Order: sequence, then C-alpha cells, then structure tokens
Amino acid sequence: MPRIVDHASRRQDFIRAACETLLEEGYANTTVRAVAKRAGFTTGALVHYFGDKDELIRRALDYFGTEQRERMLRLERELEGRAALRAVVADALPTDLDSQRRWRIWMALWYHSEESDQMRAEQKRRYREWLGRISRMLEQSVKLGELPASVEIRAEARAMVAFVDGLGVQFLMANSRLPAAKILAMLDTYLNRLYAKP
Amino acid sequence: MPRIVDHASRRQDFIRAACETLLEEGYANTTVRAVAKRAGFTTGALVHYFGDKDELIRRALDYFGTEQRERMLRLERELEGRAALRAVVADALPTDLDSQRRWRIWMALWYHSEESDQMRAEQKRRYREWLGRISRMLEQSVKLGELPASVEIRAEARAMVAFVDGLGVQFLMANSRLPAAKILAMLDTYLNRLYAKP
DNA sequence: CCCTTGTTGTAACACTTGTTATATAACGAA
DNA sequence: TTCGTTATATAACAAGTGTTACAACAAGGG
Repeated sequence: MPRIVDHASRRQDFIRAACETLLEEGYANTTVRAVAKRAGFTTGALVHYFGDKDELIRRALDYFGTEQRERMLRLERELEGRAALRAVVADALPTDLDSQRRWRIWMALWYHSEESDQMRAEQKRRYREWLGRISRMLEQSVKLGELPASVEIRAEARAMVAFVDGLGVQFLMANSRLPAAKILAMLDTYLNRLYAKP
Repeated sequence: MPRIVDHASRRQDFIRAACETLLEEGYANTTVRAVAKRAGFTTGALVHYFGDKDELIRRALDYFGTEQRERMLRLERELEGRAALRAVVADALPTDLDSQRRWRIWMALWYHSEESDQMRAEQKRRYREWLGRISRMLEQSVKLGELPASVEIRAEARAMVAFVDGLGVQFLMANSRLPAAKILAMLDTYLNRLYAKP
C-alpha cells in the first residue's frame, strides 16, 4: 500500500556512505549529519534505518571487515602454508593509499573500543578470527614440513599479528612515507627467521 | 604587589592533574573542566596557565614521555648490547596495570595526532627518538660481536618497534588478559631469532 | 479520488564541549 | 587602611553533537 523502497538496499546506501565518510573525513568527523548528507538524505531518513549512531558505525566497520576477509579467503584458497601466510600478511600490511586509509579506520576502532562495549566485543571477535586464520596457516606449514612440530602456534600467531599491527601504526605515524618495498622486505626477513632450519 | 603564587609549580599541578585524568578517565573524558576539578580549581584558574586545551594536553603527554625516557636511559646506562635492548624493550612492553594505562595514552595519542598537527609533530619526534635508541643498542651489539655486521640496523629497529607497538595494541584489545610471562617469552623468542648464529 | 502507511525533511531539544567575559577574592605595597 | 594587581570562580556563549517530535510527502489500494 505505501510508497515502496527497498529497505535493505537503502540501509546499504547509508552504510556505504558511512564507510566513505570514515575513510575520507576520519572518525571524529563522521557525524550522523555528515553521513546522511553524503548519502543524499538528512538525519530524518537515516534514523529510520538504524537504532542509533553506534549501530551505523558498527555496520560500516563490519563492511570493512567483510571486504578484507573475502580478499584473504581468496588468497588462502589459492595458496598454502608459508606462501599463503606471506600473501595474506602482505595483503594486510600498509603498502598503498587504500590500505593506509584502512589502517586509519582500524586505529579509530581500537581507540573507540575503549568506550563502547559493543565495539570492543566486535573488535575482540575480529582479533580472534585474525589470530585463527594465521594459526591455521602455521599449522598447515607444520603439516607440510616447512615448520618443525615444536613451534608454538598460538604465540607465533600473536607475534605475527603484533608485527603487522605495529607496522600499520608506524606507517600512519610516518605520514605514509614508508615505501612498500621496505615493508615487504621486513616481512620477508621476519618469515625467513621464523622458517629458518635450526 | 599582587598576590604571590608560584606560576611554574601551579602549572605543574595542572599538568599532573591532566596526566591523572588521562590515565584514569581516558582521553575522551579529559575535559578542561575535569582536569581543573581534579587539580582543585575551576576552568577560570586553568586558562590562566595555558593558552588552550591542546597546550595542556601536549604538556601532559610530554610528561609521560619524559618519565619513560628517564627509565630507559637508566637501563641503557647499566647494561649494554643485547642485555640493554632486552631490558629497555621489556620495560616498554605492557606487563602490568601501570604500563597498560600508559599504552592507553599512547593509543589515544596515535589516534589524535591524525587531527592536530602539533601533536603529530610531537609524535614523530618521539618515534624518531625511540627508533634511534633501539638502533644505538643494535649497533652496540654489532660492536660487541653479538650481531653480524651485515644486519640492517634501521630496518631491524623498525621491526622491533612494530613488534612492541603491536603487542601493546593486542594487550589492550585482550582486556589486559595477556600474562606478562607470555609476552616476555614472545620477546625472548624474537630476540633469540634475531641474535641466532647463522 | 481519498486514505492509509511508510518515508523523508525540518526543527527543536538536551547536552557537552572549549572559550571568553566579568565579577569577586586575595594579598602585598603605599 | 586603601589601592592595584593578580588569581580564581561564576556564568554566559557559540558551536556541535546525537536524539526526538512532528509535519509534509509519496504512492499504491479501496
């Protein structure tokens, strides 16, 4: 009976607008008004699709996560063991403008998960997934004989994640002046040591 | 003629209050009103000692930096080479409640240096210092014969800093549930590989 | 054609922020 | 004591926030 509009797709429009705003204006400037405007609406429309701002932001961050996960799953399917690990981690590392913006989002998420319980939960979930993914590739390396069975999978995964996150931070702090080649060289040095025959 | 009050020491009072507020309430809740109240005054008094809020915050962060630097210099003086590196990095790693709070501040600083040019400058300066400190200890290791001359000092320092920063992030995300022993074990694994005889 | 129902825009609300203006209090010099 | 200067408190201001209330609108069914 009433005016017909695809609820789900309109929601997606707002989520996309929120993503763009986050990337281009930063977290602090991502207000409901700004997002609504970018989507071509006003706050009146936006609030019909999201309970509150936090939900909108969480959906947007979810969108980033999904994108990244899909890229990684693709790499994981095509490769295995050390090669897969190398590819997945290299994809996560900040090597171009796009990943630089992704890292800005991550940092904002880290920071704000201090305040919002829901966000912290979401963030923990994502970390677990990320650790699990790396752990699985390390286990595969053990099965393939690339790594000795004595390697402590969980600790190694944690260390790897720390390495990646730290490089992300440094990249942002260095005003993105860290050349991709250097970052990848550091990754290879790291992997060479991890995979060194004892 | 006028009422006498030690300008410098009163300033320090406010700076200390700002530090405490940052640590206990977090960056977002560190308002001029909150800091003034904690110092036992109101905003009217505070603004007589600082041009604006940004200056106050920068002074407070400076205070943290100075504290940490002094601790590190002490360790650097007492030890040398690998032992010094291990001690300094272990001190920086998040192993107790105090360092946890310090890491919260660091993350806030990272995040907000996206917006304030002055803060970003301050932050860059601190990173350079931190990289320089580690580089010097690595060079000392080379001189002591602990490391081969072929090691790429700058890249290794960067990797080390990344490792530390990443662990700091993970510590915060894990709700400080990462036991100190595990973190130190990861550091030692890292150092063992770096200092392994080829 | 009208009416119902979901959509959207407008505007107000309540609150918080940093900053500024101004009044009051304190204290030493004259 | 009185005055002048400074320190401090109080209060207002302007801007910006998320949220809410409400009116206007659109479009398909009767």
